[in-house]
Amino acid sequence: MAYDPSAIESKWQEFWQEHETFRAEIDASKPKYYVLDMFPYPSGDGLHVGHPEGYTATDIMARYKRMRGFNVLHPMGWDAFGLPAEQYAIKTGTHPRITTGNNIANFKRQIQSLGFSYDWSREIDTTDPNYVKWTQWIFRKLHEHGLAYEAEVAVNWCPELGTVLANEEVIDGKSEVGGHPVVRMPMKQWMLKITAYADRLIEDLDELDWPEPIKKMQRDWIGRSEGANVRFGVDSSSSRGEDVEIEVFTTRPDTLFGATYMVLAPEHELVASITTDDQRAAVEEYVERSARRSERDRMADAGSKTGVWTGATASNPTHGESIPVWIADYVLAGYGTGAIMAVPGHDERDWEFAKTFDLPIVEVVAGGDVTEAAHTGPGTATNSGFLDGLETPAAKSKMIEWLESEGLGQGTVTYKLRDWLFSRQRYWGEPFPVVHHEDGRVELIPESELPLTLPELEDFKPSGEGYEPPLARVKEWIETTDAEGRAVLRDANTMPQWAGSCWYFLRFLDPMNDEAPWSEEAEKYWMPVDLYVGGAEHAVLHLLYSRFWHKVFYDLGLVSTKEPFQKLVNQGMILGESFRFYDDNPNDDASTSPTRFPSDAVKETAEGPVLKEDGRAVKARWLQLKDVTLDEDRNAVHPEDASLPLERVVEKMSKSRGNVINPDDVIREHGADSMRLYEMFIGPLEKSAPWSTEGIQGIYRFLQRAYRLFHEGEDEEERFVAPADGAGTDDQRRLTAETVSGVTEDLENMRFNTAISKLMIFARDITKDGAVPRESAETFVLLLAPMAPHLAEELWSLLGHGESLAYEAWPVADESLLVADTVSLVVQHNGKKRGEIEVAADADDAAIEAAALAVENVQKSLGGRDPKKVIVVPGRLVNIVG
RNA sequence: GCCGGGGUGGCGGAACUGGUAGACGCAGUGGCCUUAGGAGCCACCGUCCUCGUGACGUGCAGGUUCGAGUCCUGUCCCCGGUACCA
Repeated sequence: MAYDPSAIESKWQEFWQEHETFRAEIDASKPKYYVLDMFPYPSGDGLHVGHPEGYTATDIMARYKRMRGFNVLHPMGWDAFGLPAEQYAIKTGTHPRITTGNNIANFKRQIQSLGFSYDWSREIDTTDPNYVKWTQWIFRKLHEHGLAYEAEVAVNWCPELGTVLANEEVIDGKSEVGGHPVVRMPMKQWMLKITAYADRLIEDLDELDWPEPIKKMQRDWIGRSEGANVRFGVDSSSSRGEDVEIEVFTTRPDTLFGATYMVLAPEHELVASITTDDQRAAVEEYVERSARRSERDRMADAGSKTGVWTGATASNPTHGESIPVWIADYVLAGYGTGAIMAVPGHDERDWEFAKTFDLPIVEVVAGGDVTEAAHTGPGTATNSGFLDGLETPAAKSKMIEWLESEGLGQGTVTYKLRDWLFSRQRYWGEPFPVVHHEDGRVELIPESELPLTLPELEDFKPSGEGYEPPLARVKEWIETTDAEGRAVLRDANTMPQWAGSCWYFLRFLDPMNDEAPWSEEAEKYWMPVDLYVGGAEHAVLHLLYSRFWHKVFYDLGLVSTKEPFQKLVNQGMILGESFRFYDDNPNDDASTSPTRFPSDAVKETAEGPVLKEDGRAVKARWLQLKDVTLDEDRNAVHPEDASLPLERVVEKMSKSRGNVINPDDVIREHGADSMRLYEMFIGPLEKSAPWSTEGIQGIYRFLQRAYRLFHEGEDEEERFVAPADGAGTDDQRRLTAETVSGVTEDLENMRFNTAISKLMIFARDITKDGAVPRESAETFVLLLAPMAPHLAEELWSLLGHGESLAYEAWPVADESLLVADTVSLVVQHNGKKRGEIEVAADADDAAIEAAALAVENVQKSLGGRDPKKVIVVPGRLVNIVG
């Protein structure tokens, strides 16, 4: 019971801080290693056990690489702008700066209590004016290079709350807070031209050491598709003699002969002008209905197609036949040209639409049966005039050639990716460093006036007048003058939270720089980030936005690498465990005594859980492991009713489930080293796994055992015992070498769980034949150091070293000890194990074969037959076939 | 639906390129130590039986192979993402 993590851990945390052990400086004589965590938003709830999982992994790598002679940059900071602090301000009047400051202090305390080796001198906070200054400086650069522009874009305006809401604050077309109606309103907004980088954002993924699924998600999000734009002339009878053309985008120009009708998005600008008088009422009703329908509604009946004929027809340019022009909400206004040519024979959606409205279906690609289903795959062109007989790829290019020569269209590339909506109607964000002139001109404010800071507010409630951001109310801030003394207005929008997180990894290189966002020297030395660890929820947006900015910086000569993050690892989620049952008191009525039901008596419905038996509404209840009773079969049952089985559920930690684990509690009880080790031990980093309150016991026992390798006696009698001099017995030397080799390989591959199990085996077996020899003891302490740094430092100092082990050289295994003189081989007959033999490591196949055939069981199994074949797998086994 | 990940003991998980399935840990069982043990140490711990250097066993059904958790075909289930992208 002598191992006392709390004393050891605070001692070493103070030591590291006092000695600035982890301060990183540029040192050209050493290779660098930049290991980065996705910095957190410091929420009011504090750290949960999920955060430290990634942080522990990066810390182990940072400490390991230091011992391997790398100059390691390992910083931490705060992504501190964000909605929760502003919402809290609206509710309580507390300035977001105060809330943010408190939350940062709490996060920092918690993170530091885990003993991570961050260089705290580089701590940054995206809300700090010295940081905001450079975020605004970057916006100036983007604007100067034509990558920032203003456009009218719809926002979620909630008249009741008098504020603009983020998509995530809108649920089912109503505000998350209060359930008030939300309408889409156009508003002038800042946009960033990320689409200009679409191709490079796809291409450069190839060079990155990222998980394939993440790369794929990015490629799909950008959604490059090659095809053609084709112009269809609207028949003059329906366009009142005017020359009206509808341009469509298609990825299958080869199917143009099979276009039997066209569809416009209800929002398409030509809808009103081409609609004929007798169809006008129906079209207008449909347009209005689509506009009213929420995203959710549209999604709900994605299977069934709706639409209305506009009364107009257009001419299919290939054969000149008239085809009807419809409107339907399965065509999206925002993708391609907002209009399609419908080829029902070869597109599933068009096929369904044609079936619904009895439109003609023509086969133009052989290989399917278009009367049964759309044939969407490739095939030979048919019924297609000059394309007949061509395979799909050839038909595509021939059609594009024809369209271009006839002036009817051209080959083109379309992306799903849209430009990035970069303004928010919020207070707690970076103000835009621009002024608006009366004549509508926009001017950047001079660099010397940065940072442009937020005005102080007394009241953070939205103005409620018009759909204006809170800053619009602050007349004395909004109304200002330019250098020539003309009256101008500041921009009332602020930047999104992404702005700060798009470039923070560059500021870490040189956080105190007043002259530039970062110095060329620091950038050249430290970039790119060698290892970036964070949650998969940022797979697309954060990583895509930062890559975009980084490419802009690259083009401007501000950085030397095309990509910011060389290797990316997504950590899994730490899940919570709880035990579920139901009761028939869905309204939490305290006066009734509810009946409890097991999970298998309940089914989920759209309205919530109900009893299978009679459909009564019930409500789920959760119990924690410590509160449940285990019956004799070790099944969890309700503590007050042993006949009620409980369902074990493992899911995301959340307050409502009561399954949240607070790191402070874990550290108090078992120490930071146990917490670190446990998070690494429960499974591979990339995988999600449940936190188990018992499981950490095993880790704690292991650390105690490690401590006891160096101590004897109990309580007051306890004292340090120096290890025996020398290298110990052959077995001890071999075990030590094997541990070094195994742990090293595991750490290189970030397989922390198996590295820990190897250390456990060492601690269990090293004293099997005598006291721990000094060489093994020191090696073990060094191997333990990246993962359990506090205990390792303590033991290292007890072993008589005056300095921190943070920069000690990583142990090297004595290779000669890793090769055994004899090996034990499994002997199989027809693939079934029949015995084992011990042979010299360098025995030849003939000798091995003879030894294997001599095994009594093998002979018995062979039953006198001669073996047909003998397979010898060196170092593994012998398989006798016959 | 589509895309991605995954199904191995009571539980978390090991098993590198096909080569002894279940390392390590939790929980459990037995023993030792002890005034006591919620400490520590040792042993056992997939299923079945005829208790053996026995049979079966990695979601399910097939296949390839001397040999399959690992490769192939089909199929079921779970988790995550996404939502008619022409």
